[in-house]
Amino acid sequence: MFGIIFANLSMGSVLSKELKIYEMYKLLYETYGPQGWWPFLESGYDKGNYRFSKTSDEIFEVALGTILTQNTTFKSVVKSLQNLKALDALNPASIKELSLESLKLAIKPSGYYNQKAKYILEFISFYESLEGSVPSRDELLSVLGIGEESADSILLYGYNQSEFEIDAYTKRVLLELGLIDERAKYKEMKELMQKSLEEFIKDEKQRVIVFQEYHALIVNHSKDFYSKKPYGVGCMLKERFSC
DNA sequence: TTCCAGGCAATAC
DNA sequence: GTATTGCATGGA
Repeated sequence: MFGIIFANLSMGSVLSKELKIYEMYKLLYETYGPQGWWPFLESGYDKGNYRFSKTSDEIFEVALGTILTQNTTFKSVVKSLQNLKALDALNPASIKELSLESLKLAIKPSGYYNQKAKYILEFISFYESLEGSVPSRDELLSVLGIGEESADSILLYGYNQSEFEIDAYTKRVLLELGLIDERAKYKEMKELMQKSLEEFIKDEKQRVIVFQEYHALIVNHSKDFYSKKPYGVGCMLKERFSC
């Protein structure tokens, strides 16, 4: 059985797109291990130990981190989250009590602090209106500052919904491997990832875990191989699975 | 100095 | 609906 798989791996072009995407995940996971992204600060997230019940504040932290992370390095986001934690303001009510200037100062390391402060306050208002219920994707998208990727990030990591998150790195990888063309939109890439993984992973919870890890693994891998042009130089995925 | 980072909204065709 | 631009700090 392994022999067959390895024989196929050495000939990326004979694998279906769907199988490639599944095999890519396995290789990334074997290489880098579990990433365990969220929640980050609170409750000391235990990598590889998946909890499907998050507290309201943990879900909020995911959303907060998601907004802060937009077009910024995660390292900068950690600083901002730590600043907020030092103000004891990692929850909606406490953030609302901060002055606007204090909020901006706390999140300044993450950049775009004027916009993001506004986005955070908009999200808090929305989040409180939910009263604990799970928002739909469209409801999330209606919030200022929440686009497609952020909506999926909040649903996937905050609410453990099976929504795959696509980011700029994912597109670069898929493009470099010939799995999509340049014009591919978010929806098309998302469906490709989801449908491919649905073929091989039938268990819903397992799939959520894989979606969470897969996106994180792509980001982790891409920091090394898809940040500077030309993209994909030395990328093991490209070597094994490229068309 | 220049380039890039775990995007998004507003605006212009 | 597609393309362009502003948003901003911090690190390589």
